[in-house]
Amino acid sequence: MCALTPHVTYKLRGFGPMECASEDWLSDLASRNIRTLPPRIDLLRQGDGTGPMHILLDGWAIRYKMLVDGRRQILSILLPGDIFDINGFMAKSMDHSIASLTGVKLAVLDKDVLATARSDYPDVEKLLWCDMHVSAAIQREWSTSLGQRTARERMAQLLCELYTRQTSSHLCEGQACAFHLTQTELAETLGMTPVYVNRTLQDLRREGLIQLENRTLTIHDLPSLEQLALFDPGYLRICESDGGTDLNKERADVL
Amino acid sequence: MCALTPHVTYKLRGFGPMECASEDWLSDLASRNIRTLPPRIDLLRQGDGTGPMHILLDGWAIRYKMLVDGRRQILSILLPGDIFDINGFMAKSMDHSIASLTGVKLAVLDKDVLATARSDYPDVEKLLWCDMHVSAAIQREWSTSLGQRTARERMAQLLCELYTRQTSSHLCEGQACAFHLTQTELAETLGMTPVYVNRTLQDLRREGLIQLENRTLTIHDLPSLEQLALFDPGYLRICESDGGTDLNKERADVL
DNA sequence: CGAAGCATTGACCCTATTCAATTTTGGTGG
DNA sequence: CCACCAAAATTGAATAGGGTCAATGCTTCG
Repeated sequence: MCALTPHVTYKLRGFGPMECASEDWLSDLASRNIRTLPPRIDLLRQGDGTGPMHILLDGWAIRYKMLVDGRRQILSILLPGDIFDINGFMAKSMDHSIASLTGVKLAVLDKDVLATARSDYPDVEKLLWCDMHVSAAIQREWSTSLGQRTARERMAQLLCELYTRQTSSHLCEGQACAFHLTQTELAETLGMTPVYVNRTLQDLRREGLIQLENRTLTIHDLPSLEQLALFDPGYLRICESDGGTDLNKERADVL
Repeated sequence: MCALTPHVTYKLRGFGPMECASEDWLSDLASRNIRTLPPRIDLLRQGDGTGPMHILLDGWAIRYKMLVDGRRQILSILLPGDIFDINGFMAKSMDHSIASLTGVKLAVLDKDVLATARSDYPDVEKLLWCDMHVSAAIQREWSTSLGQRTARERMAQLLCELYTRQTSSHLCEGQACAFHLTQTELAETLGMTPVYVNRTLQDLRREGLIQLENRTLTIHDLPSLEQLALFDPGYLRICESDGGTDLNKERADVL
């Protein structure tokens, strides 16, 4: 019945209105096949065939990819309410893996959810699309981070993003939110070494910007952190009515 | 009528069979609104509202994102046959820009192509999905590159990818293919400085692996280059019958 | 033919890595 | 409840990969 926890609903509603009937339908679907899994195991694996759509109801997970020599890049952080593998079955195999960080509660949905949503619950179809677009935008922002930002900036950007995303899902309490990455995992996310992650975090702490302990992140000075990160939350909002920042020069007005 | 150039068709067919009727339909649609545009202008801009679907019929383009202070990251290289903004109108605004590198020929398609394809030309719908999945996989591979590979490895990986993608579309002649990025653009793609791009390229040339001049890339020793790049082309083939490399340890067999 | 953009080179420097050791934390069993 | 162990965090010192700055040569194209 009530498979969708409140923050999952908050997250989805962030993309637009959802009818009660739609929410009930989705909630019912999600409740039919729920998996509870322990921390730090692979949920889906690089090379496997693709599968159904998943909703992460509770806990944190990651998407990652490994090079043949064992180096690992974390590609996304999946938070409660995040959806993955929408329409994944259209591909034949996974190019990456998904793993739990904490214990997780996972709804495994039928592969025809999208088709049913399309015909019967258009508001749900739209929410699924939005989630997919935002995920892609986050991926692009991370690429930009890895390519252009310094280590300090990347760290600040990631903290801003995770805080902002959790705020949108009503997962924060004041300036504090959960934070379930170890320093080694932070390193694999930010393309740096664990040692340097440690030093960077200490700098940010020493400067009074953040606190990070007991799997809790507290942001003491969000404006300064955002400025340091060159953080423009526009990419998290491309599916809301208002867009990002405009920073352009010339234009093909032909189009 | 024959708006789809042969290599565009080759590329799409790479994802699976396409009926003649479907190809005719798509070709006809594409021919209705074709834009020919000069090199190095923005086609779509960060902050703009979203628009219709596009097929790049001819020429090279890039997807890029800028930080507020002007640093630029190139996120994708769009080659002839590449499709972008499938379903883009579901989002409200662009978080990135698209620009031409060479002169380009661009088909601008109606936003309901996907819907029509779904009902009348399912094989086309599948091809569109496949293109989207492969684009996402490429994006993930690039993130992995930026985070984990050294400068040399990143360079080698990019060259392997562009050569392989062009080969799939029958755009190569033997060991040679087109290459329309300046060293500065390579730098913006690989997250390094133009100076170091130059030095890295010279190393690869000196070692007899490649040649790069007159907008032409020649790969003299593909196996060595692939090995240096840790290149596993699986991510380009997730929509074909055969998957990537398996490199796993333990598994949540619960699922 | 001139100018602007692109490629190339050298010298110096700094950000982030490497390696290695130590401390702290968290979880487990006795 | 404490002892123990493994994983995570922290610290220091040395170093390398890649960045910065600045100058020069080479193309391309109007």
